[in-house]
Amino acid sequence: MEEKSQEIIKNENQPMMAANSTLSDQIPTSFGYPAGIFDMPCDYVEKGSFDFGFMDILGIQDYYCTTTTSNNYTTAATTPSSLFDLFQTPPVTVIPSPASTSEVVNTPATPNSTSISSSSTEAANDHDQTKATKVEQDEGEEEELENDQDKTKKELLKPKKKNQKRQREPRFAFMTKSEVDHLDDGFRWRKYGQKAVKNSPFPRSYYRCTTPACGVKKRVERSSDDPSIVVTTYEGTHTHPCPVTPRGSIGIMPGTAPPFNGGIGGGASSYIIPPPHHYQQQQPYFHSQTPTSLSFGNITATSTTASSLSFPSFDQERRFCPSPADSFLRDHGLLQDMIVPSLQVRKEPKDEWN
DNA sequence: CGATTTTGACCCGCGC
DNA sequence: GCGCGGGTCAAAATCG
Ligand SMILES: [Zn+2]
Repeated sequence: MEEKSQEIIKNENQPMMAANSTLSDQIPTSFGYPAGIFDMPCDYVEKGSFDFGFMDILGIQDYYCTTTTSNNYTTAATTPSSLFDLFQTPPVTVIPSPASTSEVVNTPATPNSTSISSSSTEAANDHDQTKATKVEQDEGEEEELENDQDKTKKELLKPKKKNQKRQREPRFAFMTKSEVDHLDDGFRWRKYGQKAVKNSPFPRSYYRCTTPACGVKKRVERSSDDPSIVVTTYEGTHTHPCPVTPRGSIGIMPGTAPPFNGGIGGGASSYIIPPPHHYQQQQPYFHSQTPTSLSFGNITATSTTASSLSFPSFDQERRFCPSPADSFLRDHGLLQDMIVPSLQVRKEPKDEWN
């Protein structure tokens, strides 16, 4: 199965290779001109509602990253809008769920704040965000095996002690335009489930990092409106460097993290996930589709936004999160896409949050 | 032969 | 209390 998709991609990719190279060149550029990026979103403020709708659909309320990317923490929430523009997708079609929509719409008023808060919503519930974060990572993975007197099934639930609900980990959503779901980000994932999505003909797949002791989860689904858009939501932070280095390439460089760390690190940026390689296809795609947003297309930064939102509690344990760096260095071609600007942006006032 | 995917069953929180 | 929707597990099937 996988082969098939890949093959297909290859076919299309070949012609676009050239384009790819070009893109790399632009990376630096984007870095220098981050301002241009948020410029766009501003224009589309009105459409903001749509994006939110989208978010809602996805069920992602934490960090939302779109291909567009926004450097400004403030704009983070609004950013998504540009994404739609990029795709030129008729936003109207989106938002199947009315009820949620209304709620979402409200969010715009408090753009980034809200989005961020949402992430902590779970924690907020218990008003224990700090603790929560820590727990999730340590205990999250520890599947327990306490009693075995009853049936196996019962134990699976692992009721845990406390009422922490579960899954308080911040999630990051990435929207990518790609034909394949398997975006390789440098980590090994094992699929553990697949479910049909309500308003979408496409199913949602659940993956988990195969590295022992790493409970990072990831879910992938396509947008119902734009089959070409794949939304990947990452949950948790890797506690290890890239397990495998895609052949060649720079591979893992422990020392590399510093630059990123410093830039993003401020809070929690630990979690930066690189985009998939299969991008090749997307990039070219963008070009043809949205000439205007070209810059964006190249950037495809996706993940960057997440970093800006950085969260406090994260750093505590995740300091050793080379993953971001690794990925960055891993492949010039791909990295370029996401790294880009936001890295340096990060948020400053937000820190007070903590 | 081991790792991974497939897939149906099952669990749980939530709204009615 | 029930049904729905989202998420997870685990046994069987596949892949490499
Ligand atoms: Zn991992």
